[in-house]
Amino acid sequence: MQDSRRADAKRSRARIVDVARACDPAQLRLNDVAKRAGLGVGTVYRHFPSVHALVEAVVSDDLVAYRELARAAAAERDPAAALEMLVRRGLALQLLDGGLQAVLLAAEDGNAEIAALKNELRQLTESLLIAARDVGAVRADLTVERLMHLVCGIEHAVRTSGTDDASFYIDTLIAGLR
Amino acid sequence: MQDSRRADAKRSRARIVDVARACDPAQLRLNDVAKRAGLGVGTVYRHFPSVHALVEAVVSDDLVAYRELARAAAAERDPAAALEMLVRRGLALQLLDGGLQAVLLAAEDGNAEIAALKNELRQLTESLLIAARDVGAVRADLTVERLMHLVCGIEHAVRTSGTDDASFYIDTLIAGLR
Amino acid sequence: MQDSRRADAKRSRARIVDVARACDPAQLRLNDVAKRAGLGVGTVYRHFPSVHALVEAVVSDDLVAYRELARAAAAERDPAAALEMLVRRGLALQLLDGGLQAVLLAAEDGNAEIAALKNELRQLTESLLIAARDVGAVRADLTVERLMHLVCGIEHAVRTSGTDDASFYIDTLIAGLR
Amino acid sequence: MQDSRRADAKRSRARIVDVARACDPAQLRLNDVAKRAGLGVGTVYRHFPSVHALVEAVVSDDLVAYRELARAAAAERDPAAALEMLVRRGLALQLLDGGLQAVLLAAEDGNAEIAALKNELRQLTESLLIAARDVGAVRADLTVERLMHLVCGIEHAVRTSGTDDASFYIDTLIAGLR
DNA sequence: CATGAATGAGGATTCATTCAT
DNA sequence: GATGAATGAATCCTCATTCAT
Repeated sequence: MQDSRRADAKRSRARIVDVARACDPAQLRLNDVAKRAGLGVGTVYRHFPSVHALVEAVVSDDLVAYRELARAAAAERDPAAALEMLVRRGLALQLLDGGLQAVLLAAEDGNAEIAALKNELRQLTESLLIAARDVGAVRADLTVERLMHLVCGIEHAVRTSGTDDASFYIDTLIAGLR
Repeated sequence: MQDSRRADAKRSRARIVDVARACDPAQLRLNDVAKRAGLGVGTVYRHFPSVHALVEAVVSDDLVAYRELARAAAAERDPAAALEMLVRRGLALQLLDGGLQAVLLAAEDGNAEIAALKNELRQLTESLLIAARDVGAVRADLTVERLMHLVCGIEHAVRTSGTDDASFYIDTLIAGLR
Repeated sequence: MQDSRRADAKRSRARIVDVARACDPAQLRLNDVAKRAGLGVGTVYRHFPSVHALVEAVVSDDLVAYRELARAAAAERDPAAALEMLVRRGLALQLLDGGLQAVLLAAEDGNAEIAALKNELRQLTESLLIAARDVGAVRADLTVERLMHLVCGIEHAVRTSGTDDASFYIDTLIAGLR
Repeated sequence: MQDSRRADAKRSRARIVDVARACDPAQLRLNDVAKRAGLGVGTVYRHFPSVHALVEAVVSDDLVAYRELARAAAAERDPAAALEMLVRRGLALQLLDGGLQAVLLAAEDGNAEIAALKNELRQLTESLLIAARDVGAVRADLTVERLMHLVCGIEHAVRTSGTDDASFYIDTLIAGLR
């Protein structure tokens, strides 16, 4: 009984997230999402009390992918190469998913899973970073936070450039990190 | 008569720009500016048909300063050092004036003077860039546009970092350019 | 089976009332009560079809106490003193229980027990009032309804005063009744 | 030029206030008022930033009348009779104008004229009260604030009684004040 | 040129109530 | 009986823009 209800709710939730994923995360309107999803506003608010909560949900899968990236990087032998790989692929991910940056930069997370993902991502990156630093592959004053902001800054550069120049910007970033 | 009219208009314009400069450029409300300036909304609209036009006016002085920076750099002997100087000081300027980035990145300019300033800035930077490239001081694939977007990206990094870390980010950028 | 169902229902009901008692009766939200009680909204609606019905339940105990007060007063020798006592303690009760006034003033009652309580309270007070009037202790034009509205009015005065002045207002009322 | 504009605005303002006056002050909706007045919501918000501001405007004339009442009372010879007159007529005014109580009880006033009116009313009443107290016509512990809350309480009694019993309640109040 | 009143779409949010399971 | 997801009308409020004077 509850199950079918729950199933319905799950479907609604999924529908909302799907609709939201198709929108520009920078201008998500919960009312708009509701209309497009063919649902009542209240339903959307029940599932996601704020725009940020919805963005977190939209971004969730890609954040998992990000974490997987970090795990894979952590398993590599060469920390320098691994870190570079993580930065390159992570940035590529952020470019594909326009909502990631907002979630990554958010000081507070609405969802515990998101918080956990961000935390693990941070931890893994930090370990990698320290290892790379110890090998002298990377600037001594580079921290995880700084790296994150740099990646977001480069994402911003690529986006505002409008061109397909991503690799140039990434290369420049990688070069700057050493 | 006309003179007094013109004088009035000039004073209004100046007042509007002054008030707007004191606001966060990201959330300029023409209505709000009008109220704070003690003027009618219509007056503001007459002088500045859009928010962007007002931002251009607000930013104008700093854009001149930017151009002066570029001129000074162009007069230097060592193109590599001059370019670095331009990037460092330019970025510092952008950090001080939150409206500059929007004007620099705008595809179209409302005001001809702004367009001219941007153009001269671009030309000067390009010459410098070519010279630096010829000396091998800078990546061969670096273009003025790319440089501009990189600087804006780093500005974004500094702003989102919230900290007073500007020099770290700038150093990283400079390092990446080579 | 039925017994356990009934027991469950009873427990739910009690839980709802307990939660509601802890809320400001002026802004009871059935949804909110349900959430705080850890129950479904439907369950709350089953037990209490309207906010007023819930307020009646919340207030029920204090209405019994009110009736006890009236019974005790009716048992007194001196009708004048008894009436004063009833008014004083009744008002004190109303000040403690912010939901009482709405129930007392309601033209229609959702619950039969509430109706019975209100009726008995009214009867007892009326007898007392007539006795006090016969003794000349009270204005000749004072009726039970008028007395009730006066007490509610004084409650309103105390509440809006914000201060701890209750006794002043009650004294003034008592004085006015003679 | 401005004058006709101003005249229009004045007419709009008057229209809004007129419409609002015809509504139950307890449930004024600015949107609703706008619709009924045939005006845009923004226009209403321009004139009255909040419901309370609108209520103040609606009530304004009657607050002036209240002040006149107080002035007239202050000019009387017999302070006791004058105070009684003020209470009786003031209460009658409050019963006619359902918005007065909210304005009288408001801790803060949006409009300076309203504040001035309330202040003068308070001062005049206080002088009268002191004089009446000196003559022994009134309880020694009666203050202006207490009197105001009492009058509002009695207004509440009359309103909830639903009947045309006003004079009974007022008489009771007057009696209680001595 | 200046004015500022008016507009009204747009967006956020809440909550009483229903109903399928 | 219990559940809680869904609904959507209702409310609040903002702001870019127009236009008559």
